[in-house]
Amino acid sequence: MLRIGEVAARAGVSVRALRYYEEQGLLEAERTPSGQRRYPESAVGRVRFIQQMYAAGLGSTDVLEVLPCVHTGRATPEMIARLVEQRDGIDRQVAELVQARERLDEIIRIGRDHVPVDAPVG
Amino acid sequence: MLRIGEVAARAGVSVRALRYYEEQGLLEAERTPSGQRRYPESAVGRVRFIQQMYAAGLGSTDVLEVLPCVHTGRATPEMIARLVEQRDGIDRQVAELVQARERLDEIIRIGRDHVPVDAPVG
DNA sequence: CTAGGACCTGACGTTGACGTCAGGGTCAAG
DNA sequence: CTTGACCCTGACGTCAACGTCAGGTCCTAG
Repeated sequence: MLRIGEVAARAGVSVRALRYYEEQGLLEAERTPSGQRRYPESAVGRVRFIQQMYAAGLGSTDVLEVLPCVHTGRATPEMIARLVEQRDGIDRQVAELVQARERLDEIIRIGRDHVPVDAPVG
Repeated sequence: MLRIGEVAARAGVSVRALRYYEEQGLLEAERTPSGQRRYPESAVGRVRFIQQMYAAGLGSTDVLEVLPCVHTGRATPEMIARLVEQRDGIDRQVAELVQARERLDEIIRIGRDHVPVDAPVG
C-alpha cells in the first residue's frame, strides 16, 4: 500500500491533485487508523488514465462516467454509448487541431517565402 | 463597414468575445464619431482564425504573437520560430489525443466483449 | 524522546475566456 | 419625436483543476 506522496511521484502529479480526484469521486483510498490515505499499486495507472482523459479535454464528470468500465472491464450498452460519444468528441477535437496545424503550416510557408533579406542562400 | 453584432453573427461568436479580443489586442476596430465600432469584412476571417487558435489550445498572448504574420504575410525568422513552436505544440497535443482515443477504443472493445447477457446474437 | 518530513482538513487564491448585469447613449423607422 | 433594437463602458460573476497557506497530527530515524 502506497502513501499519497509516493503515488503522486510515480504518476507525475501533485499530492493536491490526488486529493482533488478523491473529492470528485475519481479515486478512492483506504485509510490508516490515523486517517492517512493508502493506495494500491493500481492507483498509479488509474491516475495516469485520469490525466490522459483530462488531456483529451474531458471534464471530471465525463471521466467519472468512463471510469467504471476501466475498473471493472465491463460495461452496459449505455456506458459503451458514452464511451463512443467521448471518443467521437476526441475525433472532432483532433480534426480541429489538424485544421489549425495546417493553417499554421501555411502561414509558415508563406512567411518563409516573404522572409526578409538577410537570409543568405547557403 | 460592419457593426459588431454583424461580425459576431457571421463569425459565430458573442459580441462580448469581440470586445474581449480588442482588449487583448487581437482585433482592432475603427470608431464612429459616437464611439461605435466598425469592422472591415476581413474581420470575420480574422475572428475565425482567432477561434481556431484558441481551439488549438493557444492562449491569447500566443495568438498575439502569431497574428502579425497572418495580417502582413511577412514574418521575421524569430516569428517563424514561434510559429513552428506553436505548430509543434499542436502536434504534441494531437499525439496525446490520439493516445487517449486509442485507450478509449480499447476499453470499448473490451466492454463490448464483456457486455451483459441481454444482447441477442442477431 | 525529539526533530523534521510527510500527512491531514479546511478554505481562500489563480487563470483564461468569456457571461452577465447596471446604467446609459445611438440611430433608422414610423 | 418616440420607440425599440443595437451599441457603449465598467465591473463583478463563473467554472475547472488545481496552487497555496494556515494550523495541527503522524511517524520514523537517530
